[in-house]
Amino acid sequence: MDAFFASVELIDRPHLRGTPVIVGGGGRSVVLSATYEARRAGVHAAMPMGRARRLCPEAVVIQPDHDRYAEVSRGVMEVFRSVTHLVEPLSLDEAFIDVSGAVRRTGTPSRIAALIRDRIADEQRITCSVGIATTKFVAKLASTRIKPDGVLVVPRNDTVAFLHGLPAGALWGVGEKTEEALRRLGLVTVADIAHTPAATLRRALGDAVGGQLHDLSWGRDPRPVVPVRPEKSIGAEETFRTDTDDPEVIGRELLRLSERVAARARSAGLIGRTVVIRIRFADFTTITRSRTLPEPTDVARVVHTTALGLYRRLGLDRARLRLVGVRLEGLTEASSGHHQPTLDERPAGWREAERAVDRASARFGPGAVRPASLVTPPEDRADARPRSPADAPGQRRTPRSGHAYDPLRYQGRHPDGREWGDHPGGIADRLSR
DNA sequence: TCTGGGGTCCTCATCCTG
DNA sequence: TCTGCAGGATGAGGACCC
Repeated sequence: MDAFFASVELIDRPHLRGTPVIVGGGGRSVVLSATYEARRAGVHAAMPMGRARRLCPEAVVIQPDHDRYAEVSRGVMEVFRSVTHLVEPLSLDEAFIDVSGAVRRTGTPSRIAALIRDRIADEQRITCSVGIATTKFVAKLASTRIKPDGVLVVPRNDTVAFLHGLPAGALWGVGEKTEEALRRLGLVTVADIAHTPAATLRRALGDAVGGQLHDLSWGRDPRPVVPVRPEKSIGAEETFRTDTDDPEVIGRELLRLSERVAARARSAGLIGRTVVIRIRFADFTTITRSRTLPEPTDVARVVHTTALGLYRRLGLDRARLRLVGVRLEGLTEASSGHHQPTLDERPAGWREAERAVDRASARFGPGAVRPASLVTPPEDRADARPRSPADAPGQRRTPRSGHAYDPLRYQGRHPDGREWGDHPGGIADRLSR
């Protein structure tokens, strides 16, 4: 899709067509998408919002609506799958489609591209660009070259000529750092890379990257289109509105992220063995710490305890943090997990409590039941005006519920509006009732 | 000017085990 | 019992992608 998020926003705002529009959040966020009019002013994805606003002050800024993008994405993917089941989504707005088996039934690849573009324009009211080639990598490059709203066919015999005219940075896997390393070797175009011995590239860039770049520079890319790729990790991270050194705020954030990660794992039917925390300091340096558990889990309580342990082991002495993140790796199917019970284990523990919370959330909405330490009283919510400097976002806040940072307590909201607090042992039972 | 959030893959060091 | 070695697991960091 072309400028996907921005294009989706313009569906319901036709009066903004032809004008610069930027999709992005406030505060310390970055540009998620921008119309081509905004791009002409130098705005691009991943650019800090502050800078984007300065570059293009006349642009209309729209807050992202991910549910809406996911909905349009589903429609787009359905169009792809009506051609063939060999569709490999790369993100919400992009996919590889292996049409080799659909040619006899539907027509040439160009005909299929036209069909797809027409249907997406009709049904979703957005435009897209299509690259057609004999490998995934060249098809992707072709679609990028022809954006917006175009089709580019790179026949097999023209592949090398097409590639060799491109800058080195066009190759998949060549970012800022690798481009600089290549420049130091005097390699600035794909042709330069192609005519460098693979062994030289391997020495300079490592076995995997060096070998791959050499292959790609000659159009060799044996990767097939794989419709379903199993998830390798699930994570959540968030940047504080202002940097913080308050261990209580950080602990609560780790809890919130652990809850989110574990809930997603449970809903995907996955369990993970390695818990990774990510810490970004005020100066933007970033570290990770991880621990592999004796057995995989999807229990927020376990993820959080592990994450908190990793954080505490760092012994940060009031260092100011910009971001914290939690990730669960080494995922396997929950149904394949063999749990080793212990002699002192309770019949209903955290897993049951959290599954009950999942059911409550499904019934009464997300956040209907959550750890008491994460309950934000109305006057502390983001939409409330700060009453004093101490209430400023990102500063230490003690929930009014009276529970200082205590992940053991859960707090629920009864459908009639009453609130109650509880410990995990009773929560599953109470919710079941 | 001040840098998000979701991921994957690769490399290297270290430790453990047979 | 000790030593050397190979290979796997783990942990950390970095680069890259959308």
